Amino acid sequence: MPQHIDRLVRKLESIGDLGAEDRRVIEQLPLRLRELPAGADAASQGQRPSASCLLLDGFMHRYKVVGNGGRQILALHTPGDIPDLMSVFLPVMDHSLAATVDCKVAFVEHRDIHDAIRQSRRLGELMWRDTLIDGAIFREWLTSMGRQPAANHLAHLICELFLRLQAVGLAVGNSCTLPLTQQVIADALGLSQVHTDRSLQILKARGFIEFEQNRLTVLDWDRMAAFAEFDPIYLHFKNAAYGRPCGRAE
Amino acid sequence: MPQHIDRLVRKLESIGDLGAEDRRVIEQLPLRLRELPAGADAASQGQRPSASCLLLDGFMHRYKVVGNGGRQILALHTPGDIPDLMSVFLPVMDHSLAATVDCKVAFVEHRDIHDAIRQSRRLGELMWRDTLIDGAIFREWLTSMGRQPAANHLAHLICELFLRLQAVGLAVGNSCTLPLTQQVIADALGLSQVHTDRSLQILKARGFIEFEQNRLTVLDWDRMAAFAEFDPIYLHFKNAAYGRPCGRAE
DNA sequence: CGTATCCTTGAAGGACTTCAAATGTTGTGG
DNA sequence: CCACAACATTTGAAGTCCTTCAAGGATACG
Repeated sequence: MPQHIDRLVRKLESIGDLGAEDRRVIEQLPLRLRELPAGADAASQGQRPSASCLLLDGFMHRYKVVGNGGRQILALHTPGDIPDLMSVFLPVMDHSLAATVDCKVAFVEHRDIHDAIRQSRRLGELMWRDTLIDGAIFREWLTSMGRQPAANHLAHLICELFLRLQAVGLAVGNSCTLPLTQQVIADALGLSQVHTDRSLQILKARGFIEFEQNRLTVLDWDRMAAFAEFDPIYLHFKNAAYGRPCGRAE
Repeated sequence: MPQHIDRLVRKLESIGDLGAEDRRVIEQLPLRLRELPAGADAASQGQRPSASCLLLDGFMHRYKVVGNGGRQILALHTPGDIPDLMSVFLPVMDHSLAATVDCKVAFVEHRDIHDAIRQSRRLGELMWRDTLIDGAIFREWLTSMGRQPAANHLAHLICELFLRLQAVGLAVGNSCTLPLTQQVIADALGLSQVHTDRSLQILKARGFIEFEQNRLTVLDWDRMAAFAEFDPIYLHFKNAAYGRPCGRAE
């Protein structure tokens, strides 16, 4: 199997089942490989892209900009994701997609995605399911943003990112690479960078996490998940084996 | 055409095209008609419903409850919507669906929806598109919630609801029935009821709206839309004719 | 080694919450 | 048609969480 497609297959298999035939259809998708420098847009609000973007390596985010210059980050994406899959059926982008750090991506023409869906009903349904999970994550973010204090909301985001990275094999034991600045996290949480810093300090002081040099280590999953009121049901993983990456810190 | 299905057809035609054949498939969907009293759940978090709920008359909302007893409303639904369409491919409900006021609904078995999608590719794609627009609305709410002050956020919600009601023929001129209490609006905005009241007063004082006895009248769409930074692109209507229901108040 | 970026800290101010009570509205039975 | 109960809205006042502004300290990179 081509190395590039491996993460996509792994991602899809974390949320549903693929047959040999479906995998073959995926492997035959024509890809346009690209490198995106940090900060570059892969798609911009108002555009009508003819292709979607498969993230192979790095982190991406989707965002909107508001009148006063503020930025709201809507989603954070990990390798294996197709962040703008929705543009296959929603041709006009209502937000932008950007590389959070230097990224490797592959563009897939909408035409080819249509063909793939036509060849494999199951693959089409799995892609639909993927976009539905995308929506489920928005709902969870809305809830945390509307009804949770900053530190709990931050803890919730960290729980989610850790599980999603684990699902595609990017978490080793209780730690993972997480190259997000406080400003990026702040824009995802709807907070200021200053308050994000203070919230991070709370999580560190409580012994939930270490987070330095872009490396996140979860020291006490259970207490952090309780603090965040984190329930992974909304990620709709195929097997609920995820959700307990490590025990208490000794 | 059966009266019940009319609003669904109208809703779908506001976001895409239906052929005669697609309409026939819709009309033949077996429906279980029900009346739901205000406050009743049509589906609850954790459940695995075997049917989805088509709203025929009234208002519904989707929500999550958090630990301290707070409620976050994730979406407000108008007649013609299938609020839990996603449960066709996400079998476990990650949130609850309830009647905001007394409602008429029709339950449609997932099995029958699957059959309909198999009979009409176009209908399947339109339903996928509908769930994608559902997600687009979450993104917009996330942005307003994270980066807009309360009054602007409230104005944004009112703009959205008015256009969506207009799209299914439930707004006459510049006014519509909107039977939402301040508590419901507050839970949708992530605010307290008290602050929601004060924000409503701002919109009234500025001459943007009247809102009394469950009747909303838009007095100055242009200034309110500007205040809210409202751009209807995210609703992905088929024709962009919507978005200007009335001129300035004289 | 200097520059740019990111993180940390303090202090003042603002937006929103909570609590509590008064006022208004709706529906129901006498 | 009035009285009453239940519910919804309005108002005031005190307190909290978060923001903004501003400056200093780290860390990375050419």
